[in-house]
Amino acid sequence: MTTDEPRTDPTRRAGVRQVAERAGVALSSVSRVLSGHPDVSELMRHRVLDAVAALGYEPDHLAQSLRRGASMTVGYVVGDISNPLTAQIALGAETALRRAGYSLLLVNSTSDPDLDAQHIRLLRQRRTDGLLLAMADERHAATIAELERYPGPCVLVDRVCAKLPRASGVHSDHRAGLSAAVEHLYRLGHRHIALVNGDPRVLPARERAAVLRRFARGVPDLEVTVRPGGFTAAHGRDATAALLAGGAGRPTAVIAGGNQILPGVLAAVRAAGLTVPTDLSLVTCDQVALVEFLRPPLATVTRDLGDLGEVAAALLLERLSGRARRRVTLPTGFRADHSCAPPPKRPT
Amino acid sequence: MTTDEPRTDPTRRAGVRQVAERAGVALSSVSRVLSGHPDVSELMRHRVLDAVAALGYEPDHLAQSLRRGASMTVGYVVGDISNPLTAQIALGAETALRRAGYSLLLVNSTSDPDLDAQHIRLLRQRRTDGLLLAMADERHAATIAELERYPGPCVLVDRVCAKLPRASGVHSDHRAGLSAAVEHLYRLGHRHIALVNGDPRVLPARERAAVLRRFARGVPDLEVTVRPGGFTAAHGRDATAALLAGGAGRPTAVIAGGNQILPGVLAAVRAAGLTVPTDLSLVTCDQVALVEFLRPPLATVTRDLGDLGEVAAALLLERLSGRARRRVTLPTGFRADHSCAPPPKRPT
DNA sequence: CCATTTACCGGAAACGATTCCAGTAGCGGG
DNA sequence: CCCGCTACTGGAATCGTTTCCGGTAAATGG
Repeated sequence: MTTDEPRTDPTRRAGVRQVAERAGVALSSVSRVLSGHPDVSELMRHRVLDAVAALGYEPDHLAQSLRRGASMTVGYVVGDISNPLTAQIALGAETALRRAGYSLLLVNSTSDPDLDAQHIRLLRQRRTDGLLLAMADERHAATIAELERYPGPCVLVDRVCAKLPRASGVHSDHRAGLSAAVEHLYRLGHRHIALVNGDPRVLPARERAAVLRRFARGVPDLEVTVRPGGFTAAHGRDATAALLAGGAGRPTAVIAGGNQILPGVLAAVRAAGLTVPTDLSLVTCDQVALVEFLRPPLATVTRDLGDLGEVAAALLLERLSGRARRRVTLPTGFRADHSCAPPPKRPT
Repeated sequence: MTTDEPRTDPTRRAGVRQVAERAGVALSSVSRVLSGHPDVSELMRHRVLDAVAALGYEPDHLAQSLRRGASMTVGYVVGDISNPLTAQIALGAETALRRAGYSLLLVNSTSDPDLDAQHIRLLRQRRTDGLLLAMADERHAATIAELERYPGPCVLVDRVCAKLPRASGVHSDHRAGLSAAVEHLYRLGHRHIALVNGDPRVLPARERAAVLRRFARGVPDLEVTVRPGGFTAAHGRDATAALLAGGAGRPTAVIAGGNQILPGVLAAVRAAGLTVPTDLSLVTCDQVALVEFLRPPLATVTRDLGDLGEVAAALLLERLSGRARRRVTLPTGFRADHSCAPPPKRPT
């Protein structure tokens, strides 16, 4: 027979209070048992645990967070989660963080720097313990300001920002892979290579542009064209169309500077009625589903995005456990394929 | 030097307490001003707002959640966020939810039903106000049990579960699009159509299989084969290889039952040395990047995944604002393309 | 001029946990 | 016999808010 408890609302879930009452001990003892404090007798442990089981007690994570001053939550600010690249990074990060007991609060900025800043502020108010960040503009003043006010550690993923010396960071070695690609094209005989690039406000685009420019300086007979713009199919299409309309001066090889840009490039190439690689060589950045089934299969600058996410999570966890900030660079590679061939003979 | 003044630690961020102190008013008044309570004089409003501005006060979302009993957070349990389909849904949902003031807690189950259940429990402890759920197995007992214990509203996305009458749901009308595809193939002359299907523990796979079986029953001279398995490229490859090895009895058209399966199907077709559509017609489910640039471009069962996410969010918001649960079905379409052609003549 | 409303404000009790601080009891040692 | 030590336990403060409740003063009405 259960003792009739005076005002124990059974619809409401049990708290430490109810557990204590039922076990006939103090609240503090319940808490001690549950948190594994050494000062508990075997008898106490059993009484409490029994009551916990009987009531189906579950701790309230919110109250714990408030009291302990740690929410066991990290924010992930991302430009566009629907981008498979971003999503792969997110997977790696979420898995690693969850393993360490953290949950991931995801916010999407639609690549709008102002939204980035707003989101950082939101995540501060939500008391996230740390931040993973792939901002849309590494130099955006409001974003940097909010980041400086953010009290917890922060990891930039595939981004760098000199004004944030406090932040850890992980990024791919974009130069290595793309350099290999350009070299490959040069060896095949290409003397005019174009890069349909993304937005230079972020690291990957700047690094890729830098590679082309460095080659242009170092190799006198190589002409390069860089077309910066947004990481969008529309930009890919328009920029490529413009390049291909260049008549005799047009490039013989085009590099798509990102998976979002690639479909646009392909569309423009198709619209121009050119065949790859006979009329034009093609390279893309970042392995994405189906790239290897295009005809011809596309040469690709590759990297492991799951790694990127995992390392980002690891760096954040390091800082959360008091260790120092770090910067990590991950390798990239280049997979040559049938989309690259010697350039067509120029009509002299 | 012991001052019994209330210790005002300047390193610590200001709370309502500090604001009240500085403005020379009571805590309750600060709260009233900030929450727009009618009982505030103009003078009070200004004094408080000035103090807020001076101290840079920001409310603590955690404490608010605890006190108000609403965390303004919803959980999203997902099999694999790195799947672009899932990611697109997530984008739609996050955008709609954020507009309504909610944040999204993302958890990944790697399509493991047990993890699904664990995650639901975690999200309950974290006091999320509601749940978006695309479970790995609609009939998994532990998952259903946890879901029944979950106190808030819940929306199944692209899933159904008869045992959960409380849940809202949104799913695509998978039958419509796939029926159109099968009809198209039949009209072209195909009499043996195979579906390399996903895991029948979830709605989309079951619906797709149902379409094939219904046709088989209704159209006597049509043979169908369904190969269920995981939503993986490996299954796509193996199942397709087995089908194509079937000699004279092999299907003349293959449908890839999901974007994850497609690369495997393509690999097997390529390995078998067959050309599409001369030797084999191909259809895939779900528009995904680059599908239209395959050679030949793939006929596709289409749907709008952003919509799916947005509607899921809308259904959840409805329930959160006290309205009744609802089930919504979204349309699918079929885009015929060059990957479908009449079957090769059979050697008689 | 008194009664009643109106408009506003402050105090204190929640929300559900953790943790510090005393206090009690048992026990061995000097 | 008393002291100090160990092993444990209960009470109360605290985290940062919201909200109920009672109270005061001015304004209104008759």
